Amino acid sequence: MSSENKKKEGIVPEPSLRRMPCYLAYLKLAKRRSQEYVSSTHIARDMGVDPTQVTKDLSYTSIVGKTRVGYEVNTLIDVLEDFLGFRKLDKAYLFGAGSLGNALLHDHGLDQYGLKIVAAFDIDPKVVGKTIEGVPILHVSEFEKMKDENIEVGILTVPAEFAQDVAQQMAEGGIKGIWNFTPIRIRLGDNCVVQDTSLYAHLAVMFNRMNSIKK
Amino acid sequence: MSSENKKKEGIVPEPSLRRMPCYLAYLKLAKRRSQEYVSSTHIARDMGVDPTQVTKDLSYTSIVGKTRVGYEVNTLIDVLEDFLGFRKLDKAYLFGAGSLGNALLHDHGLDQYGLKIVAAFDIDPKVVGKTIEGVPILHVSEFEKMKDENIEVGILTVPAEFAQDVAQQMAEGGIKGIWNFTPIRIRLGDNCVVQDTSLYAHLAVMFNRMNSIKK
DNA sequence: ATTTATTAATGAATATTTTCTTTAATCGAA
DNA sequence: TTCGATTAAAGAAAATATTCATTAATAAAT
Repeated sequence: MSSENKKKEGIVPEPSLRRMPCYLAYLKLAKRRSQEYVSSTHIARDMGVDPTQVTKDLSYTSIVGKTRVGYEVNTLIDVLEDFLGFRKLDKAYLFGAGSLGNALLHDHGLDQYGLKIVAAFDIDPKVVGKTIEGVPILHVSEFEKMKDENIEVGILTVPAEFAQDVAQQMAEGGIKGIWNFTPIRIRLGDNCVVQDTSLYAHLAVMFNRMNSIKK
Repeated sequence: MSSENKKKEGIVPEPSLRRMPCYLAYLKLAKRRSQEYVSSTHIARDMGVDPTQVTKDLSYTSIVGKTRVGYEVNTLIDVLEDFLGFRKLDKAYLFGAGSLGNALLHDHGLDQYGLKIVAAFDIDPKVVGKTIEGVPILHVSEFEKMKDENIEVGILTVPAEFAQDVAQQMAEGGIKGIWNFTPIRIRLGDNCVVQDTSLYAHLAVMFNRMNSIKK
C-alpha cells in the first residue's frame, strides 16, 4: 500500500517542476541570510504564491517538513538540487553553432545546473574547425564517430528547416534528451525526451500581456 | 452583443500564446514549400497535436478559415506575426551583462521577433564601457538619465541576489515589460509585466522526464 | 444537380492544475 | 501542564485547459 498511492507512476506535474528551481533560488538566498529553517508559509509569502502549492510541490521530493518549524534550509537545497538533477554533471552536444547556439556557448551558468557542453556540430565551413569558449565546433558528420561516448543530452539550435532531421540523427546517435530551442515541434519515438524552450514563445506572451494592461 | 461574448476581457490563455509561434514556424516552412492553404487538420497531423486545439488557438486571432480549404498561408502568417507583436520592433535594455546577458547579446534571432537590444547596463568596471556585438555596456547609474527614451522592454539577467532590486529600478524607470531570466520571482505593481524564462527550469523538466523513461 | 468527403467552428465532456478547507502535530507561552 | 498559535499534509472544491462530439458549410466528384 505504500507504493500504490502514487498515481500515474509518480509523474511530477510540469508546473511543479518548473517552480522548483524558483524555490531553490529562494532557498539559496535564505541560506546566505543564515536562515536555518524556512516554512512553506514564509516561502509563499515572500514569493507571492499559494502556501499549499509550495507544500504540494515540495511533497514530490523526499523532504518532510517539521510542523511549526518548517523545512531545514540546507537539506531542502540538497534534496531539490538532487531531485532536479543539478548535482550530477551531464555532458552535452550542441547542434547548430549559429547565433543562438553561439549564445548558449557563452552562458557558463549551465555548468552550475548540471550541463556541460563538450562539443558543437555545424555544417557551415566558416565555423567548423573553430573553438568557441573552449568548445570545439565539428562537422556534423563527426557525430557518427562519437556515438560510443556517454553523452545523452543534445541541444538543438539549428535553423527551423533542419530541426526535425537533425533531431532524428540525434536520437539515432544515442541522444536521450533533446533541449529544443527551435520553434519546431519535434516528432520522435518515445525513447527520447524533447524539451521545448522557445525564447520567442515567451516573448510573445510578454508582448501580449503588455498590450493587455495598456488598454 | 458582439463584444460581450468574450469572457474575461478577451484574455488569451498562456498555453495558446506559447503554441502560436510554433504554428508560425510551421507556416513559414509551408510557405517555402509554396503551399497556398493549410487546414487545421494538416497542421495538427504534422505537428502531432489535437486539430481542435489548432482551430481554438487560431480563433483568438482575427483569422477565419474557409471550410474544406483551410487557412490562407500568407495571411495567417501576417495575422500571427502581427498578433504576437513580432512585426513592430521594440527597443530593449539589457540589465546584467554577465554570462547569460552576454549570451543574449550574441543572439541576433531576437531582431526577427521584434526585439532589439540597444544598450546594456552593469556595475562591473571590467565590462562597463565596452561594446558587445555593437551594443554599448553602460553603468547602471546611466539608466536614470535615459528614462525619457521610448523603451518599454527590459531584459533581466543579473545575479539572483540583485534581481528584485534591479527589477524595481526598471519599473521606476518606465520599463513596462520585464523579461526575467533569473530564477527569482519578481514582485512588482501591476503596471509592469514580468515574463519568467528560467532556462534552468526547463533543464529540470528535461532531466526529470529523462529519468522517468529510464526506469 | 446530387452526393460525398473534408473542413472550421462551437459547445460539451474530460482531464489537469490550482486553490480552498480541514486535520493533526508541536512549539512556545502562560 | 494546558492553551493558543503556527505549521505540514492531505483531501475537497474550483478554476483552467484539453479533448471529444456535433453541426454547418462547401469544394470536388459523380
